[in-house]
Amino acid sequence: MTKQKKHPTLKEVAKRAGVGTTTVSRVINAVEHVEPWTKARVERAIKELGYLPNHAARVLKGHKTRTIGLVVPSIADPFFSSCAEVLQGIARQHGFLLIVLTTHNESAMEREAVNTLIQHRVDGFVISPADAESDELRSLLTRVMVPVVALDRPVAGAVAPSVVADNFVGAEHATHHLIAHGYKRIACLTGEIELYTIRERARGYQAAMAAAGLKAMRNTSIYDCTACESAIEKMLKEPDPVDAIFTLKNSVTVDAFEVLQRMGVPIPEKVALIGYDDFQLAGTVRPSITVVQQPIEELGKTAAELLFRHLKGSSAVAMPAEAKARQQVLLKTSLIPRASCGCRPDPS
Amino acid sequence: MTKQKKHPTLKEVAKRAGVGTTTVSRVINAVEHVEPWTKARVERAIKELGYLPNHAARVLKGHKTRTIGLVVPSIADPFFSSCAEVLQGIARQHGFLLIVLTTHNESAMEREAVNTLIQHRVDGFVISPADAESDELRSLLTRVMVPVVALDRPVAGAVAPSVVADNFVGAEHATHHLIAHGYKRIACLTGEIELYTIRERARGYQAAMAAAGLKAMRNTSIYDCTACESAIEKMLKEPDPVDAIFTLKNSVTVDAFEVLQRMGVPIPEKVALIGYDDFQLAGTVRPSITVVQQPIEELGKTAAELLFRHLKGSSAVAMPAEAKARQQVLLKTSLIPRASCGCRPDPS
DNA sequence: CTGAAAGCGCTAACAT
DNA sequence: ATGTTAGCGCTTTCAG
Repeated sequence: MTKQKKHPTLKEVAKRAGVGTTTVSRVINAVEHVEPWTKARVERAIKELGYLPNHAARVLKGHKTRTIGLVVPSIADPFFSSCAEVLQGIARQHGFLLIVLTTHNESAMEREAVNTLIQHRVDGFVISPADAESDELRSLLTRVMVPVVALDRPVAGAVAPSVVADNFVGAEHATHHLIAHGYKRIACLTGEIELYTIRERARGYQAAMAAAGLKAMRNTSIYDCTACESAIEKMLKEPDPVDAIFTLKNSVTVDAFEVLQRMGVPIPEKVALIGYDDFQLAGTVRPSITVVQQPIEELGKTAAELLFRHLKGSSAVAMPAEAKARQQVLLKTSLIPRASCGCRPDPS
Repeated sequence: MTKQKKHPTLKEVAKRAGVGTTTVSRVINAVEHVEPWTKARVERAIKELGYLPNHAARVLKGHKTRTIGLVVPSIADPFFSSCAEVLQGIARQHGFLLIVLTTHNESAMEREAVNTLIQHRVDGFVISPADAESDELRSLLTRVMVPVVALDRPVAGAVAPSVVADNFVGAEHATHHLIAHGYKRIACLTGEIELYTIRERARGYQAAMAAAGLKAMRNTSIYDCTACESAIEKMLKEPDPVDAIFTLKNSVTVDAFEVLQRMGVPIPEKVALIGYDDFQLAGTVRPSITVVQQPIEELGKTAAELLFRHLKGSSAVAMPAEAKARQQVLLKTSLIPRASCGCRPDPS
């Protein structure tokens, strides 16, 4: 904790070095030529005063803020924190700063976050929209005047390019995998069906079931462990009980696994399990859990690169604006086969 | 992605509303009284133009940036991302923004990060120092002129208040727990011994062993799973083999667990295990793993609150600067007893 | 209750 | 090669 003195200014540096302000400016920006001797004196003055240029003044002069924003539901979520890490790293490589704002999937907070970023005149930002269909967000984003990239969830109406994983195909593939194993009574468990990603996964599940002529059994109200437990108990008591479960999000996968263990239901002999999203120890628990893995790092990296491509290309554009906005990157997921789907037993 | 038009300015709003700039300023800052009618016209103009005040200009006028920084090794690490989430939330409550910078525990990046924050004139920041003893950091921090709070790791020399968990006592307690169970050949496995937290934990382990008259067996070179495996294999082959393992960091705990499983070593019958840091599924794997749990959220919350207390109290200080700087908050950890230490079998 | 005007720290013409 | 000066958009005396 430290005292409150004022920061030294460029003018003070100039006075101390016995030169004009322009000269100092030239030295710190290393752009035009300055007499070596003058330069040395300026640099000494800078060091002595501990001078660091005032960012706000530069911005006010019409410069870029060299700052980007990240608007995500939560930064504690491993998915988004990994993306944030990647984004921060790439931003730093470009000499940019990262401002992080969380929305908890509430549009009010999201709107506030975007407005805040605009006030701060960020040069661009990455956003995981709470609601892909929101008209409000769409109009906000068209008004925003800086490059925006949607991450993990697209924005309807091609307002911004997006980088998302192929949730539909990922879920379809997983479901099909279960079907190929011979399971017929495959239930799908999830919460947060209002989210784009979950909806896509649910659609993928249903498409695969329909294609196989099987009856889809979807429960989208698994908010917590209790809900998960009662849902599973009920499904096992039915005359024609479930023989496989496909969970659409991490927490539900873990809950389902624990419930099954606690009930003494053998996996995959009695009930098989596949989860969406890989997680630490998914391969360590017994049985190990088969999952759909998302290319998390790649999502973040692609979004960051897309953003910076637009940031850099802003002056000399190669691509027409229309094409830019329509840019949709769809990244493949992969199924990690482990023991819980019946692919293979765990080595004991 | 969107076009590059200029942002409307306060002056433009004033012209459109047919008033002076001062009036507009008063309306947006809602500070002095403005004729309701005038106010209405200004507000309409603001809405029509989509005006948002330029943050840089405000800062230049000598205002606070209402921005704080967070400097941590990594934001992908669950520990730090949880802290970041908490900090971001509290910052938002105060109307502050959060800038996140990562250091990967490299002092060069750390120095760069702090300088960047100063340039941006953040009002204060939270930092997890790469090296608690670094003179460079200490002098940087004394020069910094804004409140700083150290998180998870202190800064030597009382340069800034710190909020850290009691790693020493946490580890001592865990070790003692193992000793109380009757284990005698207790090994301690870890990597990153250069970090303050790890060193403290190692010290705690050694203190407990010494107090019990047992021989400390410390291996601090577990960088990866392979190193872990060979270390464990070696320790089991000895004439007087290890009967318990205390791992000082998350990744090593998981590695050790997997190695033990793979080798078919029964836990805790042949070798007991306690890990430092709780993690998802630690209670779900079989056997469930006993761990030392850190009050992560509380660490973040306390650091944030400490920072904002100083931020708010900067004008009318109640506490002498000396007392502030010396402020060291030490948070208790707790041992979560599960099956791997031999406390109790898992329910099957 | 409202407006005119002076800067905040910096950069970029424009001079020299 | 270097200095002078005019603002960038905003807040804030100080008058009216």
